[in-house]
Amino acid sequence: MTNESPWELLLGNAGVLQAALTDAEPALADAGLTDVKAFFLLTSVEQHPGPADLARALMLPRPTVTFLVKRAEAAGHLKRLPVPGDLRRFQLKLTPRGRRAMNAGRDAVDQAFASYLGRLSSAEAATFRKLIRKLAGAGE
Amino acid sequence: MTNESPWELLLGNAGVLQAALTDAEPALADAGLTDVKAFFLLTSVEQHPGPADLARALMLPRPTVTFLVKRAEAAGHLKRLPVPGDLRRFQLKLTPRGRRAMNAGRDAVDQAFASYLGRLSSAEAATFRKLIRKLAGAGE
DNA sequence: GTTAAATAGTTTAATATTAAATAATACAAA
DNA sequence: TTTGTATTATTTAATATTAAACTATTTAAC
Repeated sequence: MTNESPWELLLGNAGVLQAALTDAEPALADAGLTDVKAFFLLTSVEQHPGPADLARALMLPRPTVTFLVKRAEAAGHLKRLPVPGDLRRFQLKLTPRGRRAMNAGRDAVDQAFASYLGRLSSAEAATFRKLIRKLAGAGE
Repeated sequence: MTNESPWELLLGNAGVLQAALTDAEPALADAGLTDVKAFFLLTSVEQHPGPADLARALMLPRPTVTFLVKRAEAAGHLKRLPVPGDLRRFQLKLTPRGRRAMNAGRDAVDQAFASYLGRLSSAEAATFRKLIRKLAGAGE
């Protein structure tokens, strides 16, 4: 019974995610997404319109989000709308093209990660889901 | 029963790891480690001496490893030794100072991640360990 | 042995990321 | 009001990352 310490567990877990995302990258490129970050940006825009929101949700510095948003806008994936009551802010909205890219990206990441999840029985996979939800919850 | 798709699961999982590593960062800095990557570099050196090895193990491009190794060397955490049979390669070895930094870093990351793992019962945590091992294994 | 292919590590040049500083607006308190 | 503080988003400048090209050495094929 190998009793891994937390840092080893973390490293192993990060490795799996990294591997899956690396596998997904070609298909993401085909979908017109430069990057995994570009994909996650699109998936988060509806729940978190506005760069500051996004920065918090994705745990990225705000200037990085400015940069990513600019690129997504240039790619025609997002457009900026003014926010009525507040001149500082604006609201990001997926374009139809952006939505298509997001859907294709979703398929790419789903497929890549599913191939790792496939190493688990479906009961184990359900347990994994539950545990991740528990780990992620409560903190927020 | 929320049936999360793989990409959502992946995003949630990545969020937990990211949050833990962010929490660990101040203590890593106190340990003289600039970075999480600097820490993982040290932890991997014994199993994977040599930049090319490390690059594969850590899933990083080789030039990035060159950069990280240079910095670790400048910090006095590593030294380079020649490899007898092969003039192209060299072997990286932890200095005593590097080992101390690694140990302190281990404590930092262990403590940070343990605080998230603490949201699970000890039976659940054991299951999580098992599942990660299964996800990470077989691929290599 | 000589040539071709593979591997290790680095350098260079381009790109991405981020800390720090800035500008503009909102909000709260006196 | 006006003063101070907080928030949003950006710019700038510094740093980190990486793809592409390169050098040196080893290994395999012939």
